[in-house]
Amino acid sequence: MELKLYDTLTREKRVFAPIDPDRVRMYVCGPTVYDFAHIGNARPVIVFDVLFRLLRHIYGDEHVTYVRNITDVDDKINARAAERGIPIRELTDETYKNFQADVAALGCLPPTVEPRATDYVSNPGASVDMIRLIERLIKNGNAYAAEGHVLFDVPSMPDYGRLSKRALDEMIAGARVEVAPYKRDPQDFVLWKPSNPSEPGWDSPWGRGRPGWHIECSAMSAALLGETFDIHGGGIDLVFPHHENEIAQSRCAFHTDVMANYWMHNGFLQVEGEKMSKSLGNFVTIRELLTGWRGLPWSGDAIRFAMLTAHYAQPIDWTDNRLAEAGANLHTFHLVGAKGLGLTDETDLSTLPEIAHGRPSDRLLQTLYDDLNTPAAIFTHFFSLVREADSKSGILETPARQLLIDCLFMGIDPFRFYRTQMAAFDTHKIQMLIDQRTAARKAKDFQESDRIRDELAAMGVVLKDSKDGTTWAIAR
RNA sequence: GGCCACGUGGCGGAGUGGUUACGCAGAGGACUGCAAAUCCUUGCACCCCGGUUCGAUUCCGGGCGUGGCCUCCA
Repeated sequence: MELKLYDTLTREKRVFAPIDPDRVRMYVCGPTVYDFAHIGNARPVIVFDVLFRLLRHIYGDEHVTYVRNITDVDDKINARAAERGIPIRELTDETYKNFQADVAALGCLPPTVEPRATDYVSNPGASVDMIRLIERLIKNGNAYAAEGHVLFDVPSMPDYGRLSKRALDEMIAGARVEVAPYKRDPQDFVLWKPSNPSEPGWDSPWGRGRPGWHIECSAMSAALLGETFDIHGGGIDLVFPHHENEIAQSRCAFHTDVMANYWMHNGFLQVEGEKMSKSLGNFVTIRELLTGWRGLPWSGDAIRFAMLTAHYAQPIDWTDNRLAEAGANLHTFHLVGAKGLGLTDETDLSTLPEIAHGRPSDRLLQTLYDDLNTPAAIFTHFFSLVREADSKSGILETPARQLLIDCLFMGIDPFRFYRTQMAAFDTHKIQMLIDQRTAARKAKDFQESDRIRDELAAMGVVLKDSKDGTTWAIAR
């Protein structure tokens, strides 16, 4: 079995081979920390977490370095801090902490390193920082200083545009690039720009200023992973200009042929068929989903499950229906696991080593090795285990155990789903109502028993009557 | 206009050169006081036109359609 990944640069699915077989290096563009992360931000975090887990399985936990940066210098941040009347650092610290808590709830492992951009503007302890990188680019003839700015000289790089397959002249035709008087060429982009006294700034050879929008990733990836590394990931919207410019900066600074060997991009997310935007009122944050969305808090496992039912490179339409289906399916998986292994509903799977550290099935690995085919893993593989587990004599232990192992391997925990989702329910009150309904039914007061059933339904509870009594479940 | 991706049953979404994935919804039945609950059964598909082939939903070409990017958005 070989891991194959689609590479945006070469437009082909290739067998993955790390440059250094002993150390796999991956860099993924992280959040700009000025507000709660939305569900679109969650996608790359979840997708590359699955890849991180898979790489750790193949190469060993200690042999994979995953860097996800934190952008904590940005004009949006400055504006938001001013708006709220708080120091920039307070805003970025608070937002960063919220982000970490949110993605942890989504079952994402912390990356190996989460560097902050402000720590790498000037960093004598690192092999390279932004200011030194810009100096190299000027020295190499790929950048020039003008009016307190430093700009990357795009025409100085003959094969600029390979990632997004844009020829230089085509982009000029686009003509929507900002035309500043200090630019030699309209498509030159900013590496450094001056700051006024109210803006954050660092001393540099070009005066007090702050870095441009792309240089941080070139500096931090080089400092933490090296001049050339294995995988660079992010959202597809970053292909141009962000990643194109990163490539230009890094390759010209270090005189390398490639910046990363595999460029992976997740598709865009829409909400209920429309582009997510604040003006359309369909903006969904991770925090809102976790704390209460349409009257019900959602487990991070359900959100993660829903996200992985689409292939990472495909566009995904984020709908309430998709989330509800994910919840219903996790409910099934929980039931199969609990019955098959004789576990109580509230069992913490992380305390069961044979589950938490069990061997993922070859079928799951084979599916994920094919460019992270998570929808096939869920719809084909997981459900086939559910069917295997379902026998006339009850739920079979072996496939039920494998289902839980394989779910956990993908960072999805049906039991954690059950626990966190169940926390939203007042179980005592529900049981009391069920008892009242049972009594009413015995007394043939069906009007009352139906009223209670409706009341429970309004709470998101469905009843299951059987000869042995009534149980309940989370409504779909 | 340029670049890219994608078009599978009511919806979501895999997969395959010839043998109905799966989930939800729908239909029928069982159970039930009744049920939206539970259980069983079940109907429904591969955008269009060419080509390659014994045979294409699957490969190739063209067309049409949808979406994304080209604006410091993941």
